[in-house]
Amino acid sequence: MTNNRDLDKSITAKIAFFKGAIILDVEDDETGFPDARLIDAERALVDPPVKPKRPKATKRESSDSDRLRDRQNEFEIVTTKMRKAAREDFPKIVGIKRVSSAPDMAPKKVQKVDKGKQPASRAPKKTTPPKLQHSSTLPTPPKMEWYKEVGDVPRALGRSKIPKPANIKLRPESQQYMKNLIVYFYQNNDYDEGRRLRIHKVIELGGAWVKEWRDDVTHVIVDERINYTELLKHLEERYGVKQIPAHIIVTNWDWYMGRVFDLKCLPLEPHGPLYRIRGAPDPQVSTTNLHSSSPQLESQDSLQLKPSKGKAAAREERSPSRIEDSFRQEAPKSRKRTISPDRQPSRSPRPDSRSGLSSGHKYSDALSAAIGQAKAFEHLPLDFEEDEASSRPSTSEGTGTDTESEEERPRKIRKTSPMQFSKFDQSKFQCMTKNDGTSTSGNPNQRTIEVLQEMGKYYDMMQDSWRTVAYRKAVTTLKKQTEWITTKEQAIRLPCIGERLAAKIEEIAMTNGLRRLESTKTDSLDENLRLFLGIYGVGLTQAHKWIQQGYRTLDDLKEKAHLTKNQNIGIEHYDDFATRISRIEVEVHGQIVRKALQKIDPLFEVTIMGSYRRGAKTCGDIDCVITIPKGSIDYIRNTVVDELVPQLMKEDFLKVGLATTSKDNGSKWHGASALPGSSVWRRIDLLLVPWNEMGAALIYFTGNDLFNRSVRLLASKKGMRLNQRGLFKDVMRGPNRAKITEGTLVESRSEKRIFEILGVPWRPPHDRQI
DNA sequence: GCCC
DNA sequence: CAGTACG
DNA sequence: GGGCCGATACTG
Repeated sequence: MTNNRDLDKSITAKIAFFKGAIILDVEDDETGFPDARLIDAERALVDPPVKPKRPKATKRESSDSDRLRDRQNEFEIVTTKMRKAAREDFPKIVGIKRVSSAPDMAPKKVQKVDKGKQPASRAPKKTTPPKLQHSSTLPTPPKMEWYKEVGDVPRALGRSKIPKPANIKLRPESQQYMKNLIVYFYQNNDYDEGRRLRIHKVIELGGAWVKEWRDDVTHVIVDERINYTELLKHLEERYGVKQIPAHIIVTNWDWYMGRVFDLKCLPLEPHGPLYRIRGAPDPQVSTTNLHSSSPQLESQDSLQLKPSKGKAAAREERSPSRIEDSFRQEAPKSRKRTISPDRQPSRSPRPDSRSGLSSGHKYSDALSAAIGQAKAFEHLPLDFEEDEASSRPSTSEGTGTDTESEEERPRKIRKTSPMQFSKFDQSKFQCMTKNDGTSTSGNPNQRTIEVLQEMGKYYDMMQDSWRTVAYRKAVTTLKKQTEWITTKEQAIRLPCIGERLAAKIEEIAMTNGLRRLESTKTDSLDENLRLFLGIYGVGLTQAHKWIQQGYRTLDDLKEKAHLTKNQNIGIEHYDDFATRISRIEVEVHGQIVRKALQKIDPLFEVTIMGSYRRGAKTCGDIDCVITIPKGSIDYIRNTVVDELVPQLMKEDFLKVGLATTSKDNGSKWHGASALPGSSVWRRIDLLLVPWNEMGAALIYFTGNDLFNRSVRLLASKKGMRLNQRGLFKDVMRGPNRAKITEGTLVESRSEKRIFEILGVPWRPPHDRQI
């Protein structure tokens, strides 16, 4: 790198400068740590960290346990996506949506969510004991059906993606064999269609279904594959129920309900062995008349009393590959757009400035040098691939190629090719336009952007990734506007802004706020989530487990929770890692790595990437790409692992490794570093890159994430694929773009050429902030 | 959330 | 394998 | 209605 020497010379000066306690003009252009607006560079070297504000760990009252549990329900879905919903006193399902799984995969298996311990639920018993409830005393039709009043309303049958709560027509009273029974299923969600049907049946027959355990449950109906032990484990973990009261009938669907339908009444001996689930204790050993059918009972699950009905459900449960749904709260539909000043518009006078677009950005020396380096790769000939790309498709597209015809695969699998460019509008990809992200200050939509960003953060916290992305995209769009967007009609014309966001934008413009956001702010549970999610090595699954177990503070975790090594570090240096890093300090870290590496082999090159390369004024971490001309990846890896890291550890610059590269084919090293004399640990990532993959690596490690995703999606639409190692073409894909063949490498050395081949205009890193 |  | 992390 | 990045890489 050409800038090595320059930086080298200036490093002492910089450290000196550093110690001069400069206050940088920090702008939180990288979302995430809005609090770290001030970075006192000096403390990075000497002082203990100023604690950044972080979500306060609030003590929760027991009265919140219900809400907690509700949240847990909604969050226990197949993927790691979890959502929040609010449940009212009586069930009112506002909206249900299926959460898609990981994009590229076949449907994932249902994952069991470990519920952890939870206090017994105190579901309000708003009903009198069922026996006293005579539905005949409810002659008035407008009165809510009993099952809705007492229990929960399952979603309607059918595969509708936007499910509605069922409105179940009860059987005539004469056929309500399950009248006034309160049934708890296990598994107890209505995502599974087979189970949902059963729930509906129960309700048709006059029963009620409850989603959560209650003391007044009369029946527990268990899936075929579940045994008694599992049921007990579930009840104890989730509700603290250690023992199922004897009066509660625990049974399996097929035999018990089969008998109900047969007898047209409830079985007289509900605890009989016929209905007992696997592993269940005999409640009355002495009195039970064990028919001679016991041998069968041991393997009840192989018996299908009603195979026709049970089939679908059983299949689904055995190979639970489909994705479950989650409840979520929908934004209020009837948004009253009263211009009433429920929020004082005094907050910030509407910015009238039209300036909007940013002025040209000046690069720092390092950055321009890095760009220069990238440009150094760009002089490569542009000849071969272009022609090939345009001529190739005609051969591979028309008639099936050899490989294709040999496959017995359905025709859906096809080789996509650049021929199909016209099938989509490339200009709609966000990577096609400049996004410098700097036009916020003078943007007339400033306030709107702020609010939407907050909402995006909120959804991020809820791990609603798609909605998060949607909000970020919308913000990006707004940032590019020079006009103040005040109406739905205005907003909806913009890309990535649909009806719902348009309505929100209008509301924000009118009221200077958004009620929905306000409501989320008060939810202090979010603060706990945010706190835990801020720990390195903790994601939503773990965070929720902990919250659900009652942990609220980092100290709680330290004392009680089982922590992985990384999580321990993440907690110990929570504040360190949450503090943003000035560009200057980033440079110094990079320079230390560079110097150490070049001491080993002067040909090594270290480039600082990430938000630093995008010109951010502060960075969340330090991203270094390490490469070397004429050096294999093995050489790089061995040098880094065997020499660089030990050396820097010895010097006490590197503090710890968090995710260290695997020996045979690894490429990244994550850890922590601290400047000499500083106690503040910084997250530092080293990416080990073979020389000829630098272009792809540059794109990847420069980001930002949305930019990368946009480019990668575009590549895949063009029959190519892009990852940190290169751009490949002739990728064969199956349904859902699932990759079938690797494809052949098109380009990996030159960042610019990758863009060219994709038809994406090259832009400097600081314009890649989607 | 948006988009096809 | 799921969870987490990286841009 | 189904997709939304990477057959990413590392941990346990």
